[in-house]
Amino acid sequence: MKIGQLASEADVHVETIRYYQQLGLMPRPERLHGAVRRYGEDALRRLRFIKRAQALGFTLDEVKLPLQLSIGEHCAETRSVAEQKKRLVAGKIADLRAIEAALDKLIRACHSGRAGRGCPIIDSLSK
Amino acid sequence: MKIGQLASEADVHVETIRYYQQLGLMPRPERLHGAVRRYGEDALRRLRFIKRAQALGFTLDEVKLPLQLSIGEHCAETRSVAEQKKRLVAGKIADLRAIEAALDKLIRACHSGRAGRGCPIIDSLSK
DNA sequence: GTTGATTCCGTAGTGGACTACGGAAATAAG
DNA sequence: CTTATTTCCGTAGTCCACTACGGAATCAAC
Repeated sequence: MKIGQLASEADVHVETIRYYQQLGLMPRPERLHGAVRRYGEDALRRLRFIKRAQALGFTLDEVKLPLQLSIGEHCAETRSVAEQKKRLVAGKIADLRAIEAALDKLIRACHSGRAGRGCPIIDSLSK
Repeated sequence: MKIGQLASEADVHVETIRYYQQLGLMPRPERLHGAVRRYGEDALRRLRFIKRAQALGFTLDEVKLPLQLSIGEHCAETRSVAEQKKRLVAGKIADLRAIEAALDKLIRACHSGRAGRGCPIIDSLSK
């Protein structure tokens, strides 16, 4: 696989892979007799791992750790990070729920708004 | 009120107010006979409005609009933005729920993990 | 009137994850 | 063999909302 194919298989841009190589997240395989670099299935798995972890709210820095440690070791550490992330996600959900409720109130206020005076949305946010 | 007091009343840093002035979000009152600029209650209300709107997920650019239009007008526009934001927030909540579930699965997999083979977290993210 | 805090203002830096640019070499298609 | 696409690589720019820096003027306290 060349980098372009790897990228499209994992649904990322070529530049993203290069960027990950810079960060040490992705390997930069040797190029045999001055040719183009070739990537295998393991590179694809690695790339997908990064993307999945990222979708779960891990930063690239956080993904780095389990990738650098020999795979399979340090599972406990990884798990504790996952647990920590879960709490963080739960917190974000709570925040967003509050925001949703506030927006709802705003929108309802506006529907029942009497004309003439200020916009109830602006009013209620200024108090 | 001088800028420092304004800042502490609204619980923001002085630099933030200056930054908002640069963006045209906050006024920069005249300074009378070469003195320090003074701010009134309206400035405080405006600042609070910005902060509240921001907490509801509006970008500074989005707050700009209702502030530039004479307050009280264009309520319908503001409301439609609010409704749009609400949909966005609902979407984010759904995403986070999915993430939460995935993290849960990961953590459970790890608790019941049989040793020897790869870490179930890494395994399940690589597939 | 001197010390020390605050204000003023512009410009530059931060973080996180890219995205863009540009020129040279390698490869693929016709 | 020529043309067009890819790859390679480093460096620089983007976005958003700040945050930091630095030097001069102004103000408050003693």
